[in-house]
Amino acid sequence: MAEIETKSPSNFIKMIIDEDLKAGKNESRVATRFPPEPNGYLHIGHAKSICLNFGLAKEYEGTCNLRFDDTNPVKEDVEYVESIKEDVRWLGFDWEAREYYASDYFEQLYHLAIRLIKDGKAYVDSLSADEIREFRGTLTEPGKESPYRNRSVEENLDLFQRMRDGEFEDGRHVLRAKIDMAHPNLLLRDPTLYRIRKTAHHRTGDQWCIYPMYDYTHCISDAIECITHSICTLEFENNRALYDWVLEQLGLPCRPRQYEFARLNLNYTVLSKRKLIQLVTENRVSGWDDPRMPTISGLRRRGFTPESIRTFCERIGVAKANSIVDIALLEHTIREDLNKSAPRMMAVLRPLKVVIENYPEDKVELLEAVNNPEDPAAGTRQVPFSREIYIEQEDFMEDPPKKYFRLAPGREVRLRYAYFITCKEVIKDPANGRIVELRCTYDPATRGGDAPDGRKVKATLHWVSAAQAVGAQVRLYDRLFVKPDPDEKVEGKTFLDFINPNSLEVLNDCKLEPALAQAAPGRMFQFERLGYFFADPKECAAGRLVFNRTVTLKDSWARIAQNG
RNA sequence: UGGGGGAUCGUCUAGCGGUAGGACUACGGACUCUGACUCCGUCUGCCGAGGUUCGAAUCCUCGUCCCCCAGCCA
Repeated sequence: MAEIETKSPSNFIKMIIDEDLKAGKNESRVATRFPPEPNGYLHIGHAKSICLNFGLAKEYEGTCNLRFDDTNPVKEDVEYVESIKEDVRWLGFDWEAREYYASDYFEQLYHLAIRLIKDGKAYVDSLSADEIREFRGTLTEPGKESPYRNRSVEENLDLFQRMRDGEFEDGRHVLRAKIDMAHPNLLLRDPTLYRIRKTAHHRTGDQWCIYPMYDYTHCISDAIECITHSICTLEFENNRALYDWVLEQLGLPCRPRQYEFARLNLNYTVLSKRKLIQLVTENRVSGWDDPRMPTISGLRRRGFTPESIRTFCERIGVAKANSIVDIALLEHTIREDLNKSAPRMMAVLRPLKVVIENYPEDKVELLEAVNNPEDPAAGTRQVPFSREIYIEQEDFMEDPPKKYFRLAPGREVRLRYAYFITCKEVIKDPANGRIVELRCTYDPATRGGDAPDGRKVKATLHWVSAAQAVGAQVRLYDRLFVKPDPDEKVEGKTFLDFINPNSLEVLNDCKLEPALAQAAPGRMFQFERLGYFFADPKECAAGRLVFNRTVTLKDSWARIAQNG
């Protein structure tokens, strides 16, 4: 794998780090962390955070920990931690031995909570969830203090111990920080620190029945790991006050700081865990790794490379303004990467038979084709040519518009690496009038693709020799939603109503040049003039070829045809 | 009507008192045995109004609009 670029554009976080370093903070260390909750699969938005956190560590010669924020057993699962590790690794990042879990800190967290209780900074509340909500007040009105707020330290200690011991049912009590029920920041109105959950945890089993909340856990985990810059997304800006409050009460040796950046939004897709889960559980897609999904596993299955995703994350930048990135940029970075590396092949997706009348019946000749014009080292290969070939249906028009310069009756075009051919006759199915075959002639003098007399031809078509062609299934993927913003508010509709009905088209009668018969699962190819295609890692096999279209080539003819 | 944040080309994003730059997109053109790639070129931008200054995207004032917060989710 190529070395990951260490130089990337500046951003406000780097400026903060530069200042910290100049001021000699944190013993000149830079320590970040990527802290996913294992309750879903990672998506392209997480890739932004991963590239940011690991990228910063690399650039400043620091460290980036992988830490699972696993404080809510009812939503989390090992399946997710495994997929997350696989995805981070696949993206090209290495957390070495620094694989941590918030659940590893449960004991420390518990003892720190006892300290808060002893300091009079936390108390056990016995209000119900509904009552707590009522007591919290509103955005404009202060809250009211719980009648349990002034329990004695001894009573709090006793109750908290019994909470841990499993004496109470879920919801019976919670541990709360004692801050200020009138605070304008609602998060500081005595936030919940611990709740009772008699649920087995995917790592700690039934060892615990009380679990710490995010705000309490995250900052302490950062401090335990001596993180210097704790980077999260904008919606946590309000939480920073609580992050700081907890750390200030505890006075731990390390004092991390939280900074927030804008999460990634992409048009024509959704990036919320809830919606992604819904797409999977309602079978709107085939799974988390459906090639239409914006998940890392989906992108991987689609044929995106780690390099292209990293480049994308670098190009979008890091800032504090909410924004929606055009998916065209993602498509650009994958084309850019694959153009350099993908071997070119010829494949006919929607075959139209062409018989070359003046070509000998059983002659088969091998023509030399360039494997990758962008990479001379990729060499050449031999492609068989014969009397009967297939071309793309859309490469022929009986009555072409002015700007169309592919094959048409009486017109001459070039078959790539082969000969010039001229269309002499169109054969139709008498039953329905559909074109079923073309009768053409070739010019033997144009072998290899050039005319000795110097005459030019407007178009070059890809083709496959019929007798040697190998069959394949090709899946044409397109954007999952028809609206740039699937969440746009429309009366009586949800994002599910905007799923693109044509986001997947399966073609079962594709004809590929014989070299593709050996295509190994997981390999990328450019099918000339069509796009980049990925031999499906799970389903492609020697006897049954299956390709996923990653992205089309840019197609200026499509634009002309559409705009008239 | 509380608090916390944010506004720069169509879209992302630089800029840190001294010529508003880059990328993507779009549109022209050159090249071409991929209507690809590449290369040239063009279009469009500082949320608004005042103020400070020789000079303001940047500093000040007042507005406007957008986002986040009332989980025992993260």
